Amino acid sequence: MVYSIGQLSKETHCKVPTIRYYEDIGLLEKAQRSAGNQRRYTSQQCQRLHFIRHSRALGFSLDEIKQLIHLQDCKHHDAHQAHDVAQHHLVEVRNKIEQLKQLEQQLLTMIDNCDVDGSDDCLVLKSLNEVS
Amino acid sequence: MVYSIGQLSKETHCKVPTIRYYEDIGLLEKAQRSAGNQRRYTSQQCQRLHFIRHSRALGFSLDEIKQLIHLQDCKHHDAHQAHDVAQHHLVEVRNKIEQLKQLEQQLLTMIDNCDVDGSDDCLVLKSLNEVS
DNA sequence: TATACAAGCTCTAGTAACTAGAGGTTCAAG
DNA sequence: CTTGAACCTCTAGTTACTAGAGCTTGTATA
Repeated sequence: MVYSIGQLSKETHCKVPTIRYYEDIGLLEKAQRSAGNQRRYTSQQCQRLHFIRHSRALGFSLDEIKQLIHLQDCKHHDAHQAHDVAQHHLVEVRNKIEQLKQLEQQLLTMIDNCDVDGSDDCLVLKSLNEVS
Repeated sequence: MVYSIGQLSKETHCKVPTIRYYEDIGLLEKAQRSAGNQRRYTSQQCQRLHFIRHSRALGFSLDEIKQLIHLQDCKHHDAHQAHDVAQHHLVEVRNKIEQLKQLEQQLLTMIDNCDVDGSDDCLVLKSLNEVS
């Protein structure tokens, strides 16, 4: 099976310019070209792009994905290095959730105070003006 | 009270280049200058920068902050437009939390499966290769 | 008052992860 | 053989800053 960039795009739900971008930054290896200089992809490359998109969807950075790809390609590594990358990412996700929950609380307090007040002035601006 | 950019920076915990950047994009009005062309700030401008930093800490985008500032400066607006901006932002924060929680679950499943397996192969890479 | 040096100035470019557009070429169907 | 969708490269824009080069100003101390 050989794919044009458009076919690969449909197959992986990854936009055409994004595929070219991944090639530019060396995340996807350079594609073979047709006689007329158009990119042609193999099933392996399609599989790799699936891997990348799936990882992105899980919030891994392109840098982390580069590491993961390296772990796939290179046999000389501890079995669970990929595990560690994922663990580390999980910690970051959890931190982010905590931060956002605090934010949610602060916003809620701000908005609720204003609702309760009942005056014609909006207290949201006022509370944003207070130094925290 | 008149501040140099460095004093303002300390007062607001906002880095010097960031202050200049805010001026460039029109978020802070252009500062007065000393005879030697250095920026001089008033207490009002200091207050405004506090407002901006507080809003940023709550996750408002610079664009949203521009709106909020406009609401402060312009008398002709409904009392609760700022309220609406905050409400909208709250909804976004909550959506983001939901997304991250789902992510957390998926990562956890991936990592746990690998732990349980007990084999020498890391299943993290395997599961990232599966099309979702 | 001379001097040293911290702090200020402008301008350019880099970060992450793409996206959009211009202007031109190739492929495939009819 | 023609048409038009899909492809090509290259540049620049997005968000919110940050870093660095190369130069100037302000201020504390001798």
